[in-house]
Formats: sequence, C-alpha cells, structure tokens
Amino acid sequence: MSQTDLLDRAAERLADRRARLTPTRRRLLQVLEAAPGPRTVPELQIDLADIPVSSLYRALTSLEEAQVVIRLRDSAGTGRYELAEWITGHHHHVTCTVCGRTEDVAVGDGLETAIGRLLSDVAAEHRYRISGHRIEIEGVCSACQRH
Amino acid sequence: MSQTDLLDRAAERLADRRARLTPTRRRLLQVLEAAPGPRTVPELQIDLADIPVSSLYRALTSLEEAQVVIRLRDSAGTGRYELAEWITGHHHHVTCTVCGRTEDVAVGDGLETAIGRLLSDVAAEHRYRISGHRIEIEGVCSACQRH
DNA sequence: TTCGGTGCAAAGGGTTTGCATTCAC
DNA sequence: GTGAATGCAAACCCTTTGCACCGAA
Repeated sequence: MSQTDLLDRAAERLADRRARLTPTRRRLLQVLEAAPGPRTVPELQIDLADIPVSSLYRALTSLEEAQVVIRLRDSAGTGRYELAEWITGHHHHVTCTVCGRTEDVAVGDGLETAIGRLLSDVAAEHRYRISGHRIEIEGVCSACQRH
Repeated sequence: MSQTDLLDRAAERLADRRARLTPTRRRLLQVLEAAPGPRTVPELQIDLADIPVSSLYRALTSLEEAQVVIRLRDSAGTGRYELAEWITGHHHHVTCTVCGRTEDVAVGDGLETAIGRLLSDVAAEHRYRISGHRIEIEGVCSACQRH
C-alpha cells in the first residue's frame, strides 16, 4: 500500500468516527510506517520530539479507536504501537528472550486452523464468547544465538 | 503435585541460588497454588495484606529467578504471576475483557502437539531457537454475558 | 459557533530502589 | 559474622486526565 493510500484510508476511518487526520496524526503514521517494528511512545518521541507526550498518547488512542493502529505490550509491560493488520497484513510476533526484539511472523493456514479449533474448544468448555487471541512465540533470535 | 512436594522442590531450586524458602515466599507460593489463574501484585496483596508491596515484588523476583514462578503481562501491561509450568503443567489462558479475570485453559495433547509443531516451523523460518509459546485468549465469561 | 485537537501540568498506578535493620546459617 | 531478606519511604517510568486555548467544519 502506498503512503498516499495509507493516509487516505486512515483519513476515511477517522472520519467515520468524526475525527480528522491532523498533522500530528499524519506524522505519527509516517513514522510508524517507516519503523522496523512496533514502537513505544518514548521511542516515537525521538522522531517526534516537538510533540508533547500527552498529544502522542491521545493521537495514538484516536488512531487505535479508528483501527488504524494497534497497541501491543512488550515483555516490560510497555505499550508498543504498529499499523493495523489491514495495512500490514495478518501476522503474529516472535520475541527474542535475550535482546527483547519483536519480529513479525506470517503464519500458515494449518496453524490458523488449529488455533481456530482451540478457540472453539475453549469457548465451549469455559462458556466464553471469544473476541480475540494473541500468540506469543518465545525464543532466541539468530543474532543472539551467536553470543 | 502435593503442596509439600511443591514447597520442597521450590526450596531446592531456591537453594541452588543460595536463596531460602522464607515465610513470605512460602505464603506466596501457597496463595499462587490456590489461585485459579495468574495474579497481579495488587491482587496478591488482598490475601497477603500484612506483607509490604516491595517485599512481594522482591520475593516474586527471587522465585522467578529460581524458576518457581513466571511473570506474564496482561492486556493492561500489568505483571501477572503464576507457578512455573513444571508445577502446573503446560496450559494457556483465557481472560474476560469485562471483569478482567484470567483462567487457566487445558489443551488436548493432540491439538497442543499440532500447535507446537506449527509454531516451531514458523520460528525455524526466522532462525529462532524456540523456548516456548503462549496463547492468550480474550472474550467475555459466562457470568459477564448475563449482564 | 460548535466540537474536536492540542499543550501544559499534575496526578495515577504499577514497579523498583536506597538504606537501615533483622534474621538465618 | 556474613550474606540474605525485610520494611519503609521515596523515586521511577509509562500513562492518563483536567483544564484552558486554538482551530477546522
């Protein structure tokens, strides 16, 4: 997806919620698009030093409500933001237990099917109405294996 | 595993690290063993009201280093502690998005094996040495569905 | 002119830490 | 006696919020 497309579609989703694609939000999306992985707010502040923290959080909250970005949690409990899956494509994450870096992971149909069965089992046995799931794969990345 | 066994083995693991199974740590393990799912420190304080927060955190850190407990993160980024899997057996979690309660979920061997194999494949593609995986399921529990 | 967005400052909540004290081996 | 464990208070860090002001539809 081109950057123009991304911004246009983000503007649409925001408009659905009577919100606007302001300069702050636009710059935020540009930084997130260029980022190699999910970013924390303190990290975003490096690229957006002139924007107050509270504005960053509020902009991210708006973008999350408009489903343009999603918020993850890293192992330290800090929020990490990335573009939503309709932009980046469906994926999960692997996290290195040594360096803490998180990478995107594309999953096969077989795994998705297995997860689907797990979810319906759980829904039945625990009488839950399932709304979502998160898979965390842990290991040591190739770089850290060499050290 | 009986409670005596649990405490004995915990004592061993602590001893390996020149740490002791003190009354605080013993009570902590008893509360965690009785809990239906991973607990936050604020929750633990309810059952262990006479123990200062800092002592709870330090005891939990020691127990985590001795690999007797593990620390998870819930969707709010808050740490949640539970007994290690060599005590409880491998399992996953389902969390109610309304009341916030987390329950342990047992998964059938067949399904677990299938998921484990698929996750390993995924990780291998990324040159990760896998140490584990966790699936966090979100939904609304039966009690909250009625309200 | 109305309502959303921003900036600033203060507060919130979980978590960590410095330091003195107490305790177990 | 020596290192581990505890208690207390303060500090930390990420995050949220109240309030006043600005700006776009």
